Amino acid sequence: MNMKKRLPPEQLERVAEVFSTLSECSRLQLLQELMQGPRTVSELVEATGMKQGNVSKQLGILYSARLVERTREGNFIRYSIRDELVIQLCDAVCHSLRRQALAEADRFAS
Amino acid sequence: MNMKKRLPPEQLERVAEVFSTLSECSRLQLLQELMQGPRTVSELVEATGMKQGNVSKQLGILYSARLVERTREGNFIRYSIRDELVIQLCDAVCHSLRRQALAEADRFAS
DNA sequence: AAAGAAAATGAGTCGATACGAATATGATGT
DNA sequence: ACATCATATTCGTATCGACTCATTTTCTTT
Repeated sequence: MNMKKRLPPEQLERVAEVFSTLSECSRLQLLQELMQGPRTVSELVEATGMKQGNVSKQLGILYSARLVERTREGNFIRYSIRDELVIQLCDAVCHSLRRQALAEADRFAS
Repeated sequence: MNMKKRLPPEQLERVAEVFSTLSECSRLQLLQELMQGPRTVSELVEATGMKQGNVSKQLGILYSARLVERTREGNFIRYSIRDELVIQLCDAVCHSLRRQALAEADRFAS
């Protein structure tokens, strides 16, 4: 966000959309699987326990957001992480949550 | 997210909540203002054009998410960025969007 | 061409939430 | 105590999106 300058509304909207895409557990779960390596839809259905229709739909959303890419392999479609951004963002959030938890723990120390 | 290991559902939920907090233009707008420095609610109302009630509400959400902090100053309440995470995340997204835009531009080059 | 497998799409339901308007809370000064 | 200003909260409405189920599309194989 450049931090020093304010973004025009249109760009702000784009930023919000990225965060929105990552704001759902089901999609984060899918991304987590994809971080292990490329996966077909069936594999993701199997791994997450989500319904096929829902998996397809959420993958579609991740795809529209350009966070994942897909290639057809015969009857299957294999999805994979497209943008490193996903990993950076999730890492940053995890670090922050960890920091907070540690800080909280410190309150109990002498 | 550690990238190598899958998070348990509860932690995934926490991560999703952080992203969810950042998924609204109004809140990003407020954060942008706060990146310039601490601001009172009135100043934020003035700067963003949002209604006072809404500003308070969205600030409350940012506060609950521990992304901002607040201190009373007489009749006013001054908000400020609490977690560097906000800046890191927004920066990362902006860089990614910029990269994408540049890549798009390249398609028109010879 | 037909059958079957994999993935995508559409309709419908339901819960979540953003926003505005009005009201409540809380601090300050007289 | 009262009036006033800054902030928070409540309520109602409208919108959005996740999910399920059913159906359709797309590709492969025979």
